[in-house]
Amino acid sequence: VAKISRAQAEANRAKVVETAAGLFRERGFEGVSVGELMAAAGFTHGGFYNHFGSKEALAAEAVGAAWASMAAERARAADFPQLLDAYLSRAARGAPAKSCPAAALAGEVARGPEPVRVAFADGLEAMIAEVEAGLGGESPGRRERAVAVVSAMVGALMLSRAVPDEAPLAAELLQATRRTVKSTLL
Amino acid sequence: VAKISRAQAEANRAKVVETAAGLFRERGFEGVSVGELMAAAGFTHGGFYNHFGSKEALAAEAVGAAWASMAAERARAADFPQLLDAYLSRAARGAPAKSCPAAALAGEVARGPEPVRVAFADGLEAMIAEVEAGLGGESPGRRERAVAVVSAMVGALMLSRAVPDEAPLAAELLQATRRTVKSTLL
DNA sequence: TGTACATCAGTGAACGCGCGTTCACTGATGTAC
DNA sequence: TGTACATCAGTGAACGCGCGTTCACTGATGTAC
Repeated sequence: VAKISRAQAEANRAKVVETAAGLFRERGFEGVSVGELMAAAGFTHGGFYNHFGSKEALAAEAVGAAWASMAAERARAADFPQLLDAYLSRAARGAPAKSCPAAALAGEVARGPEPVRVAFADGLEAMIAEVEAGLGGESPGRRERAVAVVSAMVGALMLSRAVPDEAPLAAELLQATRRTVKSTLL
Repeated sequence: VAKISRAQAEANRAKVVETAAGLFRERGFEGVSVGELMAAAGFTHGGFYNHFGSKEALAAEAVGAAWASMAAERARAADFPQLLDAYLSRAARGAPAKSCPAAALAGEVARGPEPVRVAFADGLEAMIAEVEAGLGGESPGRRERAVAVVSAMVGALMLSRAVPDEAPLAAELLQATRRTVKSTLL
């Protein structure tokens, strides 16, 4: 209940962005209120506007942060097949807050304001570039295959989450996409 | 402002479901209020609960209706490559209200109630079955490829919409996925 | 076939609630001298 | 180095608003006789 050091304020701001990056992926932008978010980050809601101009402005930053944490996660995979297995795993399906922003937020981003879409596109471009680098084969057409592979990865994870947990299709979407990409697009 | 014939009431109810099938795909479930929906269908909001138990209950029906209209659209294509071109077209990207429910709603469905997820999964199964039938090749592995192809189709359309309209990536996602599916998965 | 009455689809005002945002206030931090 | 004052991150009450849902009311439809 007092002024805080500049370093602390900066850290608090970052904490809110990080918290939002997780919560938004888990429940969507509209599924998380400003009050709920600030409470999850350890603050009261009033201070929100000291750091961000609006909830929308935070959303754009949070999308960037979500992509950054996902890029760090990707760096942990030894090669592309291993990345693919982790991306399309049952664990990833059940932990949206810690996995791909595209699979969690693409639908809402499509109807969102421009800054959010720009932040989203930047992260997606980076993911495509990394997948392309991990793909084998000759240079001509490699970018094209990488774009299609990313589409399949994002689509499969998203659809798997939309289907009831116990539906065979939930697991099949992940496995069929993993196997098909490995056997025909590597 | 009076009682209406049973046939008329039935038609009015269907009109609301059809209107919802379009509006929900365009703006998402949360982006359309009950009042707005009823007005778009030509009624006042109060009558909504004569037909539906809740907004959620309507959502499940609307998802079914959206899949049904999309199945009718699919039937118009002569073969699978033609269907693929129509599905991943610029026109489809710009007309979510008239195109694939999966690409428009998967994200929200993933966080939605069970009946909505079940209706979603039913329509998705039908789409996969149709794509499998349209795919060439031997029976072993054909289902698997169909599941991966549907994932890529839905993912590409969704991602294309999430990216800014003028970004090259918006068109590239559609084209790269069209071409890659045709050249390696048919 | 005609009459009397119950039904119920549609209307529009009203409800309680949670949302994003604003604001007066606080007191330790950061700065000027 | 010490003192006086301005700054501003965080607090919590309050705002206006739109939401999903409820309800008393209406009058033509459908039914019983």
